[in-house]
Amino acid sequence: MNGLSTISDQIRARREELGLSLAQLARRADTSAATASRYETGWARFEVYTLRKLATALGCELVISLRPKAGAAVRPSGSEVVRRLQRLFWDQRLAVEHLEANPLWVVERVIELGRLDDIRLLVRFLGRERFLQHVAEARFSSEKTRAFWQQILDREGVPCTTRSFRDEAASFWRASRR
Amino acid sequence: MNGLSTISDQIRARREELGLSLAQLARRADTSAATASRYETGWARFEVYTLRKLATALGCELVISLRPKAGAAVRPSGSEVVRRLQRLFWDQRLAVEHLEANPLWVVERVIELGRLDDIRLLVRFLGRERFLQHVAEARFSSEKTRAFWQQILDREGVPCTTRSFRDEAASFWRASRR
DNA sequence: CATACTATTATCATATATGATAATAGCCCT
DNA sequence: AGGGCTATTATCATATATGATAATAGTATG
Repeated sequence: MNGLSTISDQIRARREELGLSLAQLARRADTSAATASRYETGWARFEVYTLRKLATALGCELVISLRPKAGAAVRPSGSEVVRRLQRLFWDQRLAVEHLEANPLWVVERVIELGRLDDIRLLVRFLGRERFLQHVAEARFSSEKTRAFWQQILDREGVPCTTRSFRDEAASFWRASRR
Repeated sequence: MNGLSTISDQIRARREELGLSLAQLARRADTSAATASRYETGWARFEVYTLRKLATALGCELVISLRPKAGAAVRPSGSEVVRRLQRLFWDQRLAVEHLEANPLWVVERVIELGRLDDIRLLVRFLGRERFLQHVAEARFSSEKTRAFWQQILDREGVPCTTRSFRDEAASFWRASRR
């Protein structure tokens, strides 16, 4: 959208586009010309509060968002998965090898006993496709959980048993759909 | 992109996605858990400095930009145009009526004597198309300015006489192209 | 040259964020 | 019930941004 790199450059460009002096901008934004100049010359420690006042005075909305870096490792390490899921495997010591050698066993245990963040972790480790594939093969001890996961498989992002869990789970599946 | 509204929500979502506790995030970001919690629960006065540290710790880039609001009046008022261009019309009192009744006269005067920000102002007032149309009809006193504007008309965003002016003018025409 | 803008930067008092710490409360697990 | 996590919030000392003001310098204009 905007070819200008820093927010300082964007503020200056917009101000000049509107033909405002620093003093005029400062008055509109209810701040000082010194501060406005500091924001345009740019250093590191702005306050979002002031930034938003300046943006509003320039007839703009201030957009702040996180953009995941390409190299950012979203997939957790096997050791982290083991450490966090170990408590679900009281009968046996969980090892990293099990994750690759017997993922169905791990998936069954996690969807049976795990919390939502346990499921999230496993999905990130196995990948969405592999996880759902194992869910399709899994055996369930309770009809309730079976029905829930059946719905997930049939049409992703679907209501489930309890309201709070349903909302959170639904948004999670929507978000992970890519 | 991200359906979550506030930056606070985005930070929390990303942190939970990575399976970090507030204390872990704070350590990675070289800040305190109290601050991390404050940023996630959200109030108004964040510092961009801290925000950026948190974003980096979450493997993200912090994006900050101005988005012009739809209703934002970019077109200046006639009175403002008159006030700012009056100095170019020493021989006569410029009035708002002249802008609509005799725009060619105004355009000629401005492209002959005005600075870049004068031209910007007039373009915003008349609109890009009308402005260029009048430029095409305009008479020039110097061959140099005629050649410059001829180039603008032939292929927009083109080099001109001096380097500094050329760069600024070129980027201006590129930006105003819609 | 004089006047009047402009932007930048310095200084200083004040307002506010931050970090350390602790208290509270909730949740999970044994 | 108890231990160990977690997140939130309060408090307080300190670091930093902000606003007011002024000094400096540049530029346009008369």
